[in-house]
Amino acid sequence: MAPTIKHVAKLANVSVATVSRVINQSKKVKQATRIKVEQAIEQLNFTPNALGRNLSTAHTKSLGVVIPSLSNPVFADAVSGINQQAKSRGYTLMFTSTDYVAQDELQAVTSLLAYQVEGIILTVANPIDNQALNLLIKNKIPYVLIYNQASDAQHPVVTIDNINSGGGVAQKLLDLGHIKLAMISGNFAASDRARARKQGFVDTITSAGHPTPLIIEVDFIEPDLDEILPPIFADPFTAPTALFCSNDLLAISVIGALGRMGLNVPHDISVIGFDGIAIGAHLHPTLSTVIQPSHKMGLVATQQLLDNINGQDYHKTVILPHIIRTGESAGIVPSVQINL
Amino acid sequence: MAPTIKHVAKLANVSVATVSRVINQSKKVKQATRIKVEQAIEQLNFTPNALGRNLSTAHTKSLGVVIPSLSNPVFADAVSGINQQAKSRGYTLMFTSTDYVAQDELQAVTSLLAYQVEGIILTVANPIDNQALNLLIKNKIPYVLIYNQASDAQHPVVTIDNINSGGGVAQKLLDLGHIKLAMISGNFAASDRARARKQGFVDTITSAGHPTPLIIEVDFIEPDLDEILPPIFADPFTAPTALFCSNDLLAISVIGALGRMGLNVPHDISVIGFDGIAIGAHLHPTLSTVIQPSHKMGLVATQQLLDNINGQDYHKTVILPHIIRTGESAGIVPSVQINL
DNA sequence: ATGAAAGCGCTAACAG
DNA sequence: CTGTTAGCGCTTTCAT
Repeated sequence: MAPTIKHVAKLANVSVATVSRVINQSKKVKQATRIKVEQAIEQLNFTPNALGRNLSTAHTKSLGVVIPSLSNPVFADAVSGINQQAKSRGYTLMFTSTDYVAQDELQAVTSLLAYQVEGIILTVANPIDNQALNLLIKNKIPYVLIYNQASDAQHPVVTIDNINSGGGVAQKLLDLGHIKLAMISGNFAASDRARARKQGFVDTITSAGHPTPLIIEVDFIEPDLDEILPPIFADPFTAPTALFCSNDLLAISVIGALGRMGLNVPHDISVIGFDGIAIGAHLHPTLSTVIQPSHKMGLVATQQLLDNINGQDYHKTVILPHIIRTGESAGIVPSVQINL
Repeated sequence: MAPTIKHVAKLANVSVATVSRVINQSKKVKQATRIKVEQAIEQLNFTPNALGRNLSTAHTKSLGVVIPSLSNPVFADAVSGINQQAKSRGYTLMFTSTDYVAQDELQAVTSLLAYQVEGIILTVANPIDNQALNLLIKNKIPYVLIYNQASDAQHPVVTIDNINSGGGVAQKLLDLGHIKLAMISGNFAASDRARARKQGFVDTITSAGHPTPLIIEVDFIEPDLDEILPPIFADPFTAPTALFCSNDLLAISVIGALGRMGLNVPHDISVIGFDGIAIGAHLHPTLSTVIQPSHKMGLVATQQLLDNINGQDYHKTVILPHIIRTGESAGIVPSVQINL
């Protein structure tokens, strides 16, 4: 049995209250007794049981994290930022990934609540009328969304402007002379940001008077691109000359699949991704993409959350700036190139 | 104030014991009372407080995870496997990354112990005489190492054979005709597996009668390769023709830096990485590397740990198979190529 | 400065 | 089948 505060008290010949005071650095303990207690603690190799403390104080110094996947560096980087900030403020993290299963969100949050986390940072499939979020609200547990689209300021969120950035991608492609555009995305149902990016992308294109781009929806986990892509490029007259991918991981796979189809990027077709994962800059061709500040997003979200928890001022909505990185994977439209 | 078991009991006109029985699916409750209680629970929107239960049962259903970094997909994948297995067994995860700061290991484990996790999965800088590990042993907390070198079966570990795989890389390079070899690695002090890989690499080379390869140690977080690499290739007579990188992320950066130096991989120099991160297969050139089954490692480690916790049989040491992937980044030695 | 005791939310004998 | 009660380990008044 692990030693408890009682064992320490007995060994040091003091009351448990005094031991508690020593543990909690209370100033109101005589130097002599403090030393006595510290020696007993040392001797018994005593570590305070946080459960007892937490139950007593109703204050766990822990935060929950719920994200769709760790396999995407974008989320891993955010968790890294969360970890850094939480650690520096003395908070512990309880972590779950849902693997893009929306139903798991509720279960994850329920579990986190049972463990009495003081707040939760999450990315959900869809914040609108979301069960997990409703539960959080009902229980008055502070939370902040990351990555999710900022919807009507309904929820505290730290994110980027997905609509605007999707539009930026479209504009960039149009500027390069592309007209036959397409977007390929993970399940829209599993990602409100993908939907927002699509919206910005499509709106910008149609506003410019061009036809609505082709939208291709694929599975988040294992898209079978070798099956999906060829038909799209079967007819050279309708085949898109540029492809916007809803995330970098997908873009990288797409470039690979196009290669297997004999299509060269960017010579035959341009590809732009989204996320700005570090590795994109090392690829060949280097990946054109929208960089979101993932690490910072996690960091800022944690700051906001902790400020909220501690009753300090915080911003309900934080939109971090994104950067469109011009890589080699997006170039001028093939026909124009030929005319040069 | 969140409702407690007492509130539910009062509303349902039963004792707290009965409520507890309902919550815990005990069969010994009459159908009628069960329904009464469930309605009260529903009505009050009651969620059991795990702290109370945990304190009472001395059983938290939670596991700790301590890894060096989430920025490396290798660890993210392992955590993904851990998460999957833990979730399916009803365990919650408490997570910390140390960012390669060895001193943080002890602090992380101490904190996890305070929260009474039932077991811990970790990757440490050096398992030999490791403070965090000693603490775990002293407190009799089950744990299992992942990635770490299996050292004298001192610690339960799920890993690959780093020495053998390092040797495999050397052999492959020798087979390709390379003789002037070098290894570039993150701080050896922060990674026992890097040391093991080096050992296998060096031993195989010297055993084959070749000179000891050049060993270059760089920072794990931000190696300044543009500074470090050029001098090594200044003299074409001593410059290595093949480079073994201790991990894929490093290998990718190295290939980038070599490119900026005007050196082409694999034409001018071969590069082999280590880890087998998914993206390596999509690079150009595709990355030659040693694939470790990261997801599975996390999965198996969690299985082992839970089996241990639940008093079932488990294997103290599990060596998972690795695969050397032949990618385009490693080719035959330049001089040989010229002679063709 | 220190101790006694109540209580945090829940479980687990033990009765009945 | 259900209720009573004694903790689990710790904090926190309230006395002393």
